[in-house]
Amino acid sequence: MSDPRAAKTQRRTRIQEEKEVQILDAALEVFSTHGFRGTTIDQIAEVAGMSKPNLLYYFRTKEAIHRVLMERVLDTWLDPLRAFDDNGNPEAEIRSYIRRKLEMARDFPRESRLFANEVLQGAPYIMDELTGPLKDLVDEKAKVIRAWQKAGKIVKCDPYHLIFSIWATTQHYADFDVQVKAVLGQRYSGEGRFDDAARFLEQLFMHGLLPPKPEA
Amino acid sequence: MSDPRAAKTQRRTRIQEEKEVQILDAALEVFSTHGFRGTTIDQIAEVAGMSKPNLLYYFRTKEAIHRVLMERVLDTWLDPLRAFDDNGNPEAEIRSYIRRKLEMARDFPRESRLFANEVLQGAPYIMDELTGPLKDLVDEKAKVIRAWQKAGKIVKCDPYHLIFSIWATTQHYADFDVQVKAVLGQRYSGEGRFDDAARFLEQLFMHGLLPPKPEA
DNA sequence: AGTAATGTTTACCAATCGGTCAAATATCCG
DNA sequence: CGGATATTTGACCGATTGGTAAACATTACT
Repeated sequence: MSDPRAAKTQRRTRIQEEKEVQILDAALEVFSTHGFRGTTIDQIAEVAGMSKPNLLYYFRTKEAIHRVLMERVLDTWLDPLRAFDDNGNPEAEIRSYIRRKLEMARDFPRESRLFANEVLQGAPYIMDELTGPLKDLVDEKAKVIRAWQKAGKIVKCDPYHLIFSIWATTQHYADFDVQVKAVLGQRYSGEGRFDDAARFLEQLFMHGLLPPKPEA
Repeated sequence: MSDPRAAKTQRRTRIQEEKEVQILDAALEVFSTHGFRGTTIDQIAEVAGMSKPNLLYYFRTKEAIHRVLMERVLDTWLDPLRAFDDNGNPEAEIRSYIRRKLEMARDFPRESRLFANEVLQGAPYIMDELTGPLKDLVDEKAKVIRAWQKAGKIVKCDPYHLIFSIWATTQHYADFDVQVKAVLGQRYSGEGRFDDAARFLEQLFMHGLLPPKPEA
């Protein structure tokens, strides 16, 4: 049994650990910008700094690499939503959820784009995860939000669209980064824009754009 | 000169009109879900209901089809922003901008996904349009927003991020449609969700989530 | 009708794709 | 060291890719 791909109870070698990390990192880079079908094994191999057959020694197929990446992304991508605490203060919870999602867009833009690519293409590989675990989690959090609304802590509005809008605004900074960069031009300064974005989004979600009425 | 692809001052045939429409429509369908590199000419030809060489009689290369589509998308995609009127009432202008963008997401989801795919992949074909015309237009509208803010019509906030957030929230319903569908499940009823989305977004952008203070 | 231009198809090409294989090489361990 | 195991490579395969050439069919126009 000299094939790591057929590993059963077999122990994994140091080299296996390293190479698999290299491959997955390279694959994340390429998949996230070209999508599954637009990515070639040769591309991944080149970025990973190894030959194609060598890469295929660690992952039998292109699908196998993609599958591992998608599983990891899905697993970690929902962490911020899971951390959404119904015992906390609604305002603080929403603020920190926005901040956490924004941090993920900043720290893991490739993962975000991989996910975006997958969903854009009709989510062929993760549809079950969306209609299953994801939906269940969102349903649960929607109930929390509704409870907050009934208690008058936040205004009444559709909790699902609220969650969508947080996803959309935060992931935008990862998925549409080159557009953000192009439009901001000079203003796109290093990491400062994430603070700007965080400040703006928190204000938007808390108070909206209209100035507070002088009370009628 | 029997080649429509080399047409100079030549008039276009009825058949040319029809076939080009068919091809572009089919190509929009395929490109928008698989991206440029993930799309094959055969796929487009099949959806368009013709043979590959026949398709290539009208468009010399895959790039040529893609180029035409991108030009059209770019041209129409900014219409809502261009319609953003600095003479109008700020609140009404922002409301109708949101509504228009949401209508585009509803009526032209494929165009939205084509654009999203392009930007996700680093905007290789439209970078110049982003740093040029798009940036200029956004700069102009940002000034309008700043003027509104100085006049106290809307609260002070970064106008660029405001525009980004409108783009993100509205296009989300086209680009991430399958996710929206998966999460909403039963609630995803025909076209009604766009009304829900419009209602939510207008409320969010106008007033935010926190209930109005009883005035301190 | 006849003919020139336009449109379509069949057969094909070189390049690239995902993936295999056996031989060569490097590493681990007693 | 030596041998077993793990890793790497080059040469290769059939399928698919984007695109072409030329024969064939159809349309448009006088």
